[in-house]
Amino acid sequence: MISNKAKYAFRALLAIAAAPVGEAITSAEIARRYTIPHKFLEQILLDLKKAGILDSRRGKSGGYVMLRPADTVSFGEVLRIFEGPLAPLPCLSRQSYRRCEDCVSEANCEIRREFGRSYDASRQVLDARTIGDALTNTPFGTPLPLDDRRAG
Amino acid sequence: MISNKAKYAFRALLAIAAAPVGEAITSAEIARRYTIPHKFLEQILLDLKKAGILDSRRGKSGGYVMLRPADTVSFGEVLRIFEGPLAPLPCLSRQSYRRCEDCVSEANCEIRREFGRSYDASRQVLDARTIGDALTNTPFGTPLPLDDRRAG
DNA sequence: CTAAATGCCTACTTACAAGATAGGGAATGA
DNA sequence: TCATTCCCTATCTTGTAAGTAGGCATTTAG
Repeated sequence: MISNKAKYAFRALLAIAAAPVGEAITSAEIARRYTIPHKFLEQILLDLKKAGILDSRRGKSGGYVMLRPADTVSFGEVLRIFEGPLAPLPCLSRQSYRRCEDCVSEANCEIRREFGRSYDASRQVLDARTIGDALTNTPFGTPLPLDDRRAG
Repeated sequence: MISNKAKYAFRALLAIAAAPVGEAITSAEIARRYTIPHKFLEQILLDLKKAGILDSRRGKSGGYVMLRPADTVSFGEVLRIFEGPLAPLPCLSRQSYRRCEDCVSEANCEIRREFGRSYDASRQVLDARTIGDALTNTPFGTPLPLDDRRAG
């Protein structure tokens, strides 16, 4: 199961990306719409801003807007911000590889091999599908700019 | 990341399944071979026994053997024993479905739709590949008896 | 100019689960 | 009969999720 934090982040991103261009959405509005604890959501939006995904304006008529286009923000990228590496085993993560402590031979590890298959399959979806796709029903398979095809 | 508990379970199952037929492997032997805390491993093996996957003999020359053939025990089944539902969202689990609390419309939920894709992809691997496959390098795609194609 | 609205930042709390550790009971076979 | 093995339950420690809380900083409408 993904964390509430991540799920709230997706709710927020989808709401912000769906807004008319240039129109900022406040954290209070999102919190109200999805019954998310407001202060908790604020932290999440802040994380998304620090990650370079959102931009914000303060004061009256402030709020959040997309910094990058929604179709360059993949589900995998967002998930990694809040959950860390998505790999089922440390030895399968490309971003933060770590050898398993009880590992005898990585090359011959059946567990690694089988979970590698599974991880590949799910990563292929998560890193390919974007917030923009999700909103516009872009058919699955549409390629992404290379920069956004990172692994975790 | 999967839990240590689950990983240890796979180590143990693979070791037991790889042993000559009828030959029991002790928990101590597995613990030693993979540097797994012995008492911790005992609990895990007990869980696998209660799940009907392993059988055991006590006393001298005791140990564990497979109760069911290794090629009927899928990675997904084992994982569910130790991790609970594998679904990334409660509303995607077939075994223990739960509506998301912040859900407005399940049918129109973009998060559910996208994670559904990803989950399908990984489940297809985890529920198809078995301990037996992993040991014998059975090519991916070999079908399983229907009983073992359960979802979580 | 100022006050309300909004985002920004940090500290804290609470509940639960992972990952063991510990101790002993029960069966088995040499 | 006793060493060996599995069986069962309780306890501990640590970390993290999920949220609460309080206040500062910035912007802009009035």
